[in-house]
Amino acid sequence: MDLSNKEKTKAILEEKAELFKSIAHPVRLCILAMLIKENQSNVTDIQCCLDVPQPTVSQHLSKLKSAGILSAERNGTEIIYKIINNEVKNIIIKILDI
Amino acid sequence: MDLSNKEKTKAILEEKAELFKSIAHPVRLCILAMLIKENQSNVTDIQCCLDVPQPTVSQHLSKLKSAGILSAERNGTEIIYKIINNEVKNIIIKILDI
DNA sequence: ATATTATATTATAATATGCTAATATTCAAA
DNA sequence: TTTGAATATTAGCATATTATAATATAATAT
Repeated sequence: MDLSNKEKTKAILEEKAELFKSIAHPVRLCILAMLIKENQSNVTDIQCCLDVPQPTVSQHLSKLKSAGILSAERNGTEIIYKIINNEVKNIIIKILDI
Repeated sequence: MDLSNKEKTKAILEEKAELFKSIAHPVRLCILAMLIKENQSNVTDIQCCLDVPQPTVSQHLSKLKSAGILSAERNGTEIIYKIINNEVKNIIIKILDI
């Protein structure tokens, strides 16, 4: 897997574009803003603060998780989400002026 | 136009999501990276460094411009593009490690 | 006037994204 | 061991995004 510089660059750009895509949605930005303020939260609390149906919240959380932005840890019946990507966290803090 | 806090927040989140969407593409990230390095450039030079057809470059430039990220200034037959949104510029610098 | 260079626009087709509705899973408590 | 609470998954549809191909515009030079 010895990529040339051009291919390396292309791969990096695609990876970073994916990262931006995964935060480029108002609901996902709102989830991230809440997780920054509260440090962590479960799905029910996130949903309350959001005014969208539960399956929709779960779908957005799933997208953020598979992008490597959130971690999920089960605690009984609830699942606790946290931000694990500090680069993304800092970008959100800056752009939303939190 | 007296928006409630909730509506204001929603509007801000939608606006910022749009901003992220407009940079969330490998070609557009590449254009921005080049403009950061070179400070400014025309379409032909951007295309050379990119390996995509000219109309595609123009379309992406157009998207970045209407998002308020780039300015365009005609100079004879060529058009010079520059980054005018410093928030975006700093985000790209940080995330692409330029 | 015409040709050339640089750039933009449009239409179309393929793909990706997001919402909704319905259903499934997982855990804990009774 | 069934019930309820919390969360996830799936399918289907509507909309948005992207690339391609063809064409158009704008400015300069001949």
